[in-house]
Amino acid sequence: MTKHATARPRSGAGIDVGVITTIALDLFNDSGYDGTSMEQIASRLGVTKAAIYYHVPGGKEEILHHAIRRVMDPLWLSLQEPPAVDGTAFERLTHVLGRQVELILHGMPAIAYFLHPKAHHPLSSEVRARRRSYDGAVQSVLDAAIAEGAIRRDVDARLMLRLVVGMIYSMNEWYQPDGRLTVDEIRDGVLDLLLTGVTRRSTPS
Amino acid sequence: MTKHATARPRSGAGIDVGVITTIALDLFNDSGYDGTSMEQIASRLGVTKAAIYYHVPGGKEEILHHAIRRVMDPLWLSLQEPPAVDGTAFERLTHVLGRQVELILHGMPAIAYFLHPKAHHPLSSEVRARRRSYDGAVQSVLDAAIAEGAIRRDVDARLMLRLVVGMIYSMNEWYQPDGRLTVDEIRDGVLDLLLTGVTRRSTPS
DNA sequence: CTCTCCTTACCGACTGGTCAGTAAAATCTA
DNA sequence: TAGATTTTACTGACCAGTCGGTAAGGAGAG
Repeated sequence: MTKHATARPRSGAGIDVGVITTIALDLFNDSGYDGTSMEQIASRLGVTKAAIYYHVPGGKEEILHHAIRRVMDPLWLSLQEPPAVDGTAFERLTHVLGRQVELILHGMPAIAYFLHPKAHHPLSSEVRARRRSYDGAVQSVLDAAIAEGAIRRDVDARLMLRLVVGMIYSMNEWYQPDGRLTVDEIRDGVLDLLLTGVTRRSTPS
Repeated sequence: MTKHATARPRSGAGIDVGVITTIALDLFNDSGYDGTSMEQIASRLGVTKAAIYYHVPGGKEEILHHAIRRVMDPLWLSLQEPPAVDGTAFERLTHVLGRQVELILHGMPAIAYFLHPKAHHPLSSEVRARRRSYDGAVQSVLDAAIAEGAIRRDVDARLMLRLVVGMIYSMNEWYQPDGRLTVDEIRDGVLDLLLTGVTRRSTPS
């Protein structure tokens, strides 16, 4: 009567790996990978821990693998969108950074955990590698924008990139979907701040 | 001769709580609070796990408490330094942010872990409370600088603060003391970038 | 009868923490 | 100064609890 007498009826369906990934991602984001137990994931799915191993033989690490792909792939795809490959380097840069803000804000609440390059969980090398090559792509756009003359030369380019993406990723620490500001407002504010700084422009509008 | 055959000689000595804190801070920063075991801490100290409980009866949580104080106190103290209370709001702001950069860079490699407001370890409410009031103090300086006319009004002040401190805190993810750039260079770069943005100034030098 | 999908029941490893016991140093005593 | 006693600082064994993971078997569908 308790709903899990012995086995489950229902037809061919079964637990979808995508659903497992979604739930795991949510829990990872709240409590971290190590802080999330397979039992918690199973509990949210409404099944027993062992049932997960039927669909995900690789266990927790395989779930992490799925979660990483889920999180990182859209970031990669954003690099191939037309505005990310056409136009001036400056235009491409603003597009890529803007998409980065959007992707982090809505859509996936779980980016933060994986992008923290410290900590040595399993697969962390994969995460690091993926992020490194993504950051490398963004760096080359930034470099092009500097060569183009749109971006200042007097601050180290690598430092600049790290600070810029650091600011963007840090939004994960406070953003809540039901907050005061909309995603668009935040994105515009971030880009504006990054481009022109916090000081009041000497030329009045 | 291994120095810890059975018991330790010399009185007064013993394991210093400060040393325990330093080691724990380092491990916490690498693997997180939950990811660090008492045995790891003990191992680095060259003693048994139980020995730690002699000096720190409160166990792991008490060590965390010490670590939090170690990390947060200098940040607090920086708010009381003369340049943080005298001068224009803009000057105070740049001083406070510059000190923040310095404190995060050299001195303590372990700030990052505690400043991540997610995750629910014990004492996390204390961490959050401390950070909230520190951030609140910085926010009021920023607000004053806006009222003063030195900082732009067209970007939400709370968003601005979060982005600014987010950028600064994010340095923990990549900074290494033996890197290419010196602390001073980084601090100047960060402040410059925050104040005037990444775009090239229209007025050439 | 078989195949899919799940549950029950369990294992070994590891966690934070406790406890009795002990060598050496400090202090007290004569 | 020599001996007795107490304190300091620690060890090794151990506990209850939790973890990821596995083996075996049962219920329902075709």
